[in-house]
Amino acid sequence: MSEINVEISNAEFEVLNALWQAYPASANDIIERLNNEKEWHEKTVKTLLSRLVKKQAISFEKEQRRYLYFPLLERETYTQSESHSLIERMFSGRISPLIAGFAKNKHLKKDDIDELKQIISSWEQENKGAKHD
Amino acid sequence: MSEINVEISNAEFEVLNALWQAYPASANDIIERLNNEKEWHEKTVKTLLSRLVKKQAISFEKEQRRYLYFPLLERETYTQSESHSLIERMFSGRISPLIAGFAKNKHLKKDDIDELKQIISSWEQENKGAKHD
DNA sequence: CAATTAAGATTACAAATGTAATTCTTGTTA
DNA sequence: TAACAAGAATTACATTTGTAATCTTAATTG
Repeated sequence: MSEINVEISNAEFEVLNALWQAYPASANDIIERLNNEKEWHEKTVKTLLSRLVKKQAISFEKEQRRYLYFPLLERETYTQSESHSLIERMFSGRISPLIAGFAKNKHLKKDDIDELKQIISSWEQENKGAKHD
Repeated sequence: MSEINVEISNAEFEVLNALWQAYPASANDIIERLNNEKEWHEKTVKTLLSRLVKKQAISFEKEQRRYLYFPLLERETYTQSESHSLIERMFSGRISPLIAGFAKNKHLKKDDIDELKQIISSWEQENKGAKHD
């Protein structure tokens, strides 16, 4: 639905990520969640929330004096779009070079391999006998 | 060797990417390569080259009046680092959600699947009998 | 040799970003 | 009710980024 055109900056992403954890959430909720990771001033977080609202990545509804924020941009939509674009730019759209790099750098663990196998199985199920694409 | 600390911006990356295609290369070489893709003014490209030099992502040696640029930052080093960091941020370090997203969005083709299988085989060869990590 | 080019160096300038501080408002408390 | 406190809104300000234009210098040409 809501096609996000604008860029989400790194700092904004951290805030959005904290909101995705659970929402609706007040500014203070977000600030608390981020305090475990970052050392951001509360004013900073509020600025970032405002910018995310302006970019239409999130919205809010008033609950008394405070706002309860919620994402307009879904996490999966965003992460898929970002990873697709990175793979396009870095690897001309192929995923295997990325995975191969992970393998080479020892970032692939047994669990990852198992999950990959699972994905492959599912893909083969859905594409059984098809020779398209 | 050369640990790159600074961020490479999007526009800078395009230039670096063009340089990776073949180097050493003069500013004009890069400008020509980019003209097929982007519609950048030559001054813009030169600015980006300068910034990449300042960031120590590339360097050059003089050949008469002109410079011949070459990367200090290797493509693979950079792409692996970028993809690792994206996966860390977006998927808490796991690769399978990324691949699953690709599968769901029909971005996985037969060739990709074959390559993934190949990677898995190699991994299993190298990790035969080992129960570490 | 003087004028013109063509490289790179320096400067420009608005928008985005990181990181807050200050101001405005309104519910709450003495 | 008057002062305060806690949210949000507005303003701030240096740095980075996108996108060039101008300046300087050295090679080339008439």
